[in-house]
Amino acid sequence: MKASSSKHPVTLEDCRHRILIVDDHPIFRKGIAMLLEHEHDIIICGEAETAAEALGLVERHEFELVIADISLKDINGIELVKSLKVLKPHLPVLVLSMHDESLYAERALRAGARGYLMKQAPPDQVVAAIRHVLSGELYLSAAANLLMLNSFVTGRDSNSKSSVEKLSDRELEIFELLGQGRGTSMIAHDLRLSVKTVEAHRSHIKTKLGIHTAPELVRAAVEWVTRRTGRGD
Amino acid sequence: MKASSSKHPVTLEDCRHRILIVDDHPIFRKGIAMLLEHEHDIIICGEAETAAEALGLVERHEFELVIADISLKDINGIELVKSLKVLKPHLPVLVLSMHDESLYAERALRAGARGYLMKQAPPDQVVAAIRHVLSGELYLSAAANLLMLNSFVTGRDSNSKSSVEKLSDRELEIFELLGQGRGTSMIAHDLRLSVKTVEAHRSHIKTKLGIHTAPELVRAAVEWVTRRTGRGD
DNA sequence: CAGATCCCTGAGGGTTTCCCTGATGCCACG
DNA sequence: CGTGGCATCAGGGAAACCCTCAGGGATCTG
Repeated sequence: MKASSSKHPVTLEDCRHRILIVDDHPIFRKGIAMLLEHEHDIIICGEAETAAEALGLVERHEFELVIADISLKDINGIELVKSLKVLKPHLPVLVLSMHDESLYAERALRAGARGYLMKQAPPDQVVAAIRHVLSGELYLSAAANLLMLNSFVTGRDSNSKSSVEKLSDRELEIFELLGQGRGTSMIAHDLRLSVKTVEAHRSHIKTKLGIHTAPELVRAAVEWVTRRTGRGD
Repeated sequence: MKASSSKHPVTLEDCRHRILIVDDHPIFRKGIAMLLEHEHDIIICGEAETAAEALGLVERHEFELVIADISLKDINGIELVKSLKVLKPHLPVLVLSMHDESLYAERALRAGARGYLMKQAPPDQVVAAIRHVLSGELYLSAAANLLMLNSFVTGRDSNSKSSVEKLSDRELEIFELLGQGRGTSMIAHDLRLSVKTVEAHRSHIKTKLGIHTAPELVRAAVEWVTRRTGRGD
């Protein structure tokens, strides 16, 4: 719970767009700050490392935009977007993720985000995205745009790409935790769910992925996670 | 020391520590830059998105420190460290990764890095790490330090990750099957053993590997198997 | 608008696995 | 001959697994 301060002057905020950054990497938050240093009509007046922290800040202060990462410590960034939508339906959220667009862009928008951008994006694109979202527009990177169009053309969201994409948000979240070696009761505790619910999700995941046994499920999850975060070993 | 005849446009570099940043996230590079903005004896005079780019820059210019990420587009950051060691054996490298220390810290140091730090680390720790490495010292985060000590204490020369080698033949056999997603009863059937025996072996494996839960065991097994079969490291 | 479908959340209850505590031979080492 | 690691199992209580079912909510569809 860090205060909404830093070295930023918080006095003249009336005329500036107030932004909250949610990311568990301090250096990355610094990067965003530097990016917006010379945008004098924009001010970063809040930083949060976890979703819980972010929700607390949003409750107590007024922001015009939230920039959120997908990978947070406590809960999934997608879930954070949903929670924010409940708390402040009109507060726009720009999702910045280091992951590929293909998996999370659509989920983020469905959850209520107003934009999706990869962290690999060049700085001017990031600024552009922020301005777009601030002005009420939607922002998607070129790649994400293409994907959206594709899923419009081909049919509904039922694109059968890697079959992991058939998982619902909740299922994917649990799948990731499984891949990190978390047990059922651990996951239930993390997500504040009943063990029974987690079991049900596991069962659904197995069905969707065509897996028949528990160890196979864990194996699939571990391999998926290491492949996604790996990118090298 | 090579000849200092580089025709660099920067004028005041003689008295400052010249740093090269290698990371495929522009915003993250900005973050580092902002972090060092007020460290007047340090100057960032190079940025690279890929390992190839970084090697090119190192060949053409003189740096006193390279800050490198693990996850790059073209090759692994560890490989970059090795290549840098060949090119400039005395150029220190600080590895900054978003991954847990346990996975890469040891590999990074083995490859010749002079420090390892997670991106989650607070800014002052990052600055401290940079200064340590610049002054010729090694820098490890507390967690990484602990891991190193552990691997010194437990296994002498062989790395602690290969404490898999402490497993007996039978245990290793079962460990491999676990890594293929086989369940306890399946393994018992495969090996024509009692389920109880397999359970005993599992228990012993957990003890030897310092693992406390069943899902963690499966995860370790899966990762070990995929690493063995994936590429011979 | 009514129905269908999916998602999220859980309960009930039977089966399996997990995990700890032994216990039995076997074999090697000092 | 004792000690200790290895491989093989049993018992039993706790936990996880797995299937079925079900209500409430959101979304799509005719």
